[in-house]
Amino acid sequence: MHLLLVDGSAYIFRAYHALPPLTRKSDGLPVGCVSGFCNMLFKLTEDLKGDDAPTHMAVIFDFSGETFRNELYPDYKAHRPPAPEDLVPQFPLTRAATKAFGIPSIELEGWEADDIIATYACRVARDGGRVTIVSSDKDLMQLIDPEERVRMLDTVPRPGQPPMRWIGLEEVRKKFGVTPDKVIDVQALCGDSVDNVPGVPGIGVKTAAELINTYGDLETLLARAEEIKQPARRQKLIDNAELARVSKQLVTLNQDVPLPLEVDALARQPIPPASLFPFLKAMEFQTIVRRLGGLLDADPDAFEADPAYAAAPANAVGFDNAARTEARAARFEAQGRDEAPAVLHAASVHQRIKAIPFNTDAYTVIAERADLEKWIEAARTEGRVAIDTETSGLDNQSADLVGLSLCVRPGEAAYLPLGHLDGDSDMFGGGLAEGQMDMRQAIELVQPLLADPSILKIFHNYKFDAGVLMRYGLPVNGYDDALLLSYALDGPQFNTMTELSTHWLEHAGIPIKDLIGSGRNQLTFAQVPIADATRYAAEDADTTMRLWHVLKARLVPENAVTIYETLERPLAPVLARMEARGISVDRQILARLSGEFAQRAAALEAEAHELAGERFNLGSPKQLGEILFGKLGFSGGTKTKSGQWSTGAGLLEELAARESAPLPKVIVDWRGLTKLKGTYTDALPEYINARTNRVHTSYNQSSVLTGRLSSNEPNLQNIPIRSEDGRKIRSAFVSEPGKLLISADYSQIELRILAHIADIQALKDAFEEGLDIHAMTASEMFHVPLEGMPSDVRRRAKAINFGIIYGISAFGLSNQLGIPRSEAGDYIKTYFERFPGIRDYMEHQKQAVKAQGFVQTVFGRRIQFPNANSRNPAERSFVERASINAPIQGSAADIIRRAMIRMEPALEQAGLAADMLLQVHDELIFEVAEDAADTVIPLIRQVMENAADPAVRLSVPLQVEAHAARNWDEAH
DNA sequence: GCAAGGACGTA
DNA sequence: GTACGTCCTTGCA
Repeated sequence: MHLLLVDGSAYIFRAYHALPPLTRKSDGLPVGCVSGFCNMLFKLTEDLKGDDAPTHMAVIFDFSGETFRNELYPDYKAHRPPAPEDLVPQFPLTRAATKAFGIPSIELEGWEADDIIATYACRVARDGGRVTIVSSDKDLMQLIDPEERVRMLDTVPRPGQPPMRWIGLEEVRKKFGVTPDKVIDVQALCGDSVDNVPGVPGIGVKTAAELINTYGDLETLLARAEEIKQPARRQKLIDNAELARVSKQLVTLNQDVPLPLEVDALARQPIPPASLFPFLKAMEFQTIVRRLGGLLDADPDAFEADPAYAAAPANAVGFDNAARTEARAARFEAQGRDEAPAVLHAASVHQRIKAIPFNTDAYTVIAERADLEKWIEAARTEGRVAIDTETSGLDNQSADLVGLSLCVRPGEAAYLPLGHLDGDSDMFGGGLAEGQMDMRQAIELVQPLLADPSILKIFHNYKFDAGVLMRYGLPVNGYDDALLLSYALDGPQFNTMTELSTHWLEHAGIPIKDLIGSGRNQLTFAQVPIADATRYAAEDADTTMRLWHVLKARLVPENAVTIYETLERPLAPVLARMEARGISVDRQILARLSGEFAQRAAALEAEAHELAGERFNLGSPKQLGEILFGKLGFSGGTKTKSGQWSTGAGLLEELAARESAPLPKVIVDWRGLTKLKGTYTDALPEYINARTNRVHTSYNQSSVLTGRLSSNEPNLQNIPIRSEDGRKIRSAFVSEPGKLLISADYSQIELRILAHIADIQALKDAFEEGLDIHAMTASEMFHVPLEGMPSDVRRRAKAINFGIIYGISAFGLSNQLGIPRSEAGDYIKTYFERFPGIRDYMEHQKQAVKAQGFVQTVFGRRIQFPNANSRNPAERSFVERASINAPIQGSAADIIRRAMIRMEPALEQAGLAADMLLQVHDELIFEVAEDAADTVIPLIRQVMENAADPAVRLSVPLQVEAHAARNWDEAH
């Protein structure tokens, strides 16, 4: 008998560091170790031939949790950092791989893999068999026997070394300086810092080996310790005899573990293709599939990927991700399967975290250097820390840092106050409150922690905190963002910490209003007493940490890894930098325009009062409706759902044309001017930052259903362009002297994406040939030649094209074109006859959203519609239209995100300098040195036009228009 | 002081 | 017909 025992857990850990990281192509699931593990298993079967071929085989894993050694010595393995995040999901997958190879996978609660291995090895050797242990763990070396019936084999590949290495008597002697039977005595003396086995302080391997070789074994040595000549060494041994004895117990492997499977049950089986290939295919290990296909003389093509492990099925069933998680977990449990470990893991993490009570009294204040050092050390030990910054305001480009809270484990959090003011502070400005560290000293201490990419910093809205920290000389490397995790998983349905905490932790948290009040007499956080601030701030860090646990665990089972890791997380620092740069706005231009608009609006207002025969508030739709449809008696008015007269611009335009009355047009013009004045020319200068003299918008990365960004305070994504007055406002956005603005925008990106997704050959050809797409549509629909096409025909086709993207309805199209509903219906019918593929696409999305509650972008972003099956027909129709639009708008949003993420590295690699300042959905604005514009533009275009590659090969070309000028209007 | 509704700026 | 954010008025607390 020859038994081959693979130390599975040790292999995974060593392979993690030795092998390059590898992820599953379609969803980014980390699988490097799984791949290495499969390679190792199949190489063993190949390489161990003839005399070395095993007759029996098993893979042994550690059972997570405590063992008898922790009772013996509570600190055993206490310094082990948690497994890296991308390793965790691979644990269950290696067990599954073992089973797929038809090999018994063994683990046992309360026992380490080493003990199980020792027990099997001991039994087989006792009965005269041979044992090969696949491991290089020094703790197993004690099992090697003088006749080498028990040997070890190291298989973790290392560069420049043979792929396999036998470990026998000679290797043990090199490592420990003794024979295998004395290894535990040596280890008892020298200890092991990795496993936290104490040993005798001050005695290393060399000394230990020397002592054991002199005295024979540990007990003899301890008994005769008095004889040792060196006084220091003698005293250490006498003082630490007990510690040495405990250490020996810790390192001694138990050879009497209750084995779950008898040795006979480990007899080798042929590799079963029916379990192996579905697993390998689900992992997307093409190379291994090919090689094993040849080796096993089986046809891999005959097997499908195992759905239990496969990446995001495009049409999985469920109405929201959380419900889907639970449903899947329940289904697997009911079937008695353990094949969905990641799902079960997520559910159990949620339960575990939710069960930890909140205790705001347990939070501590960091008032001194030593306290802060202690917390930083804890963060380093833990490998991660949740951080929340407290500031004097909500604008992270101007607010002051007031404090930092840290959480290293759920429930364990502290607050570092830095800028709190004392109680007497008034407008003359008192001093800093007592009991706070010096800001500069604190920053110096925290800086290495934040900059160290190996310590994970967890934020809730990284972009806000990183923006503040950056201004204090604290760059952040290595971060996660609970808010973005939530967005990648659930879209914008939870968008504040309170919402997330209430939903996932069933805990609302302290409302900020309780501390600073609201309205006129609102305080800043700097005025909050430190004790109150501690409860609030530390709770936020604690909540962030808890949410991170819950949400991060869902990423793999809910197939959101790729969206989070390739689109959300990398974009956040890009946006942070764009926000920090801001854009220059010309105050004078805006001031001049404000004056001009005010005059013209006043004139229109006077005219309106004249025409109405009375003074009224033109800004009040209510008063206006009563004048138009009451006093003046215009007909054709419609009511809004609250019973008021509708006075929208479309309706007023129509009224002006039909009644040839001047008032409605005056109102429309007045509204246009006051809108421009109020929202732009008056408001924008207020946003110019005193420190930078520029306007800094704030992008919301997690608020839009389709994956777009939104912009606020101020919104720089709705700067006017359509009217002449509007463009004057746009021209106030300028470059610095000596620089230029570049505007680069995708041409017709949504129609191109529609052509790709719906696979419409005629549209694809038109884009390929660079035709005018609206004219082409008109020509196809109305049989009008392209040459000399009337502009009105093209306008109608354009409206239809846009209508298609928005989920067309006859009602909407008739409104847009001002034609009867029936005529609009005919247009749509004609369109579908000409492009039946579009109708198929629309039907498919409608069916998909009803069946599964979401639709997807081409990159796999899911857009949820919880009320897709509403009883309300209007609501249902709305969801249908939105589900048609969402994959188109969302795919375009994903593409420009990819372009933004790649832009800065691409510029740097090309040795070009250009600052990306703004994003407006299909447009990027840069600021560049005047003489660099011509060289930068081609690179910008190249990055944008290829942004979908290689994840998605679009079947239509993307086209980007880019221009440089001194202001935004001329650059566009 | 705050929320809802209406209107309108953008893609 | 899709997706947003902001300003203003109105009505209620």
